[in-house]
Amino acid sequence: MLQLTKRTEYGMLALVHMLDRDGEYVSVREICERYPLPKRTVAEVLKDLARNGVVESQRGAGGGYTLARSPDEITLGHVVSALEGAPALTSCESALVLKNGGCEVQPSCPIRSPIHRVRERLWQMLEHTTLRSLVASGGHVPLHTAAASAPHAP
Amino acid sequence: MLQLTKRTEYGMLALVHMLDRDGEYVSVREICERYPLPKRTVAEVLKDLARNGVVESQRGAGGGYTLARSPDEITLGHVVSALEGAPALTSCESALVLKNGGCEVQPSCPIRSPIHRVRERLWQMLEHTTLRSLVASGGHVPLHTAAASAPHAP
DNA sequence: GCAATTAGCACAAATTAGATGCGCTTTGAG
DNA sequence: CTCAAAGCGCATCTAATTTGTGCTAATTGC
Ligand code: SF4
Ligand code: SF4
Repeated sequence: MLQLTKRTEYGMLALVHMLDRDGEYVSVREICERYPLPKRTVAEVLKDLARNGVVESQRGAGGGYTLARSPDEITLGHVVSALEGAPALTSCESALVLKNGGCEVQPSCPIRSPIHRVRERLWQMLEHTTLRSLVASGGHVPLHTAAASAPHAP
Repeated sequence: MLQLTKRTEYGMLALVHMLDRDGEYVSVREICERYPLPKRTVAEVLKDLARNGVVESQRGAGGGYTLARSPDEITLGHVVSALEGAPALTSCESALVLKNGGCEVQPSCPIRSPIHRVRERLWQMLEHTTLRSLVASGGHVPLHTAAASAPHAP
């Protein structure tokens, strides 16, 4: 299906929150207090992002995750790539099919190369969608502003 | 996942074959003789394409399917839309989630609107990829030429 | 009449994604 | 030094989605 996974969504939300908390380490708990997401799954997602160098982790009390790079350098492409693997529009581009001997049609496939080009462009779109451009273009209200109406403020 | 379904692939292959057989009715059997695809599933796919007006069907002996419109008017977008439903990058755009009460995050979602724009552009890409542009830009060898036992294009 | 071929609907099998269980390691606070 | 907060790793279970079949009916040309 032509749809992002929930994991990717969780990842983006987490990253946005980290951007709000500029530079500080934020815990999974904190993220899930802000957004109603399944804690454990978000934790798995963050781990994957850490493994892929999108975020940095700090263990122990007071630890958590923080952006490993500038919000201008982190792109939707990085997140998708880290959480779903490189996008492969056709089956023959996905590693899964290759293990099963590959596609039977491939030798005479008329759509393969053209669809590769489509994927190429899609990929470029994702790579050009930076984390900053996300928050900049949306109706996003930064944390402290929102927290003004919230009961607790550290 | 950011990937086209096999059904979409089957559909595109079938359409390309129909384009080759310009105007004639081609049966599912014939398509599966040309490409090694699961016959019954391809049949289901073609039925869906017919319901959505992408191809025309003719029942009975000598019947089959043929393009319902010009190859310039049939797009990847049509096929995807007919076989996978309109692409919904985020969960909140998909009808499935709406039935379950929608997304909890939505009221304060910072990524919703920006990602909608990404989907918009993706959708445009698909709509601008016509069937003709597919065969025109690939290394596709039309049917009769290939049947003339030419292992390589000149 | 008969064989070829699509239509319709349901269902089982396979694959993928989502969510948890559980124990271990690290680290700052007290 | 102790302890609670956090992350790490891996296995596993469940739910959702996709893919492939079964079966029967309706058409159509010869
Ligand atoms: S070779 Fe063609 S048919 Fe086979 S997976 Fe690739 S695109 Fe699809
Ligand atoms: S509202 Fe935000 S979090 Fe919820 S589904 Fe839409 S994009 Fe994802």
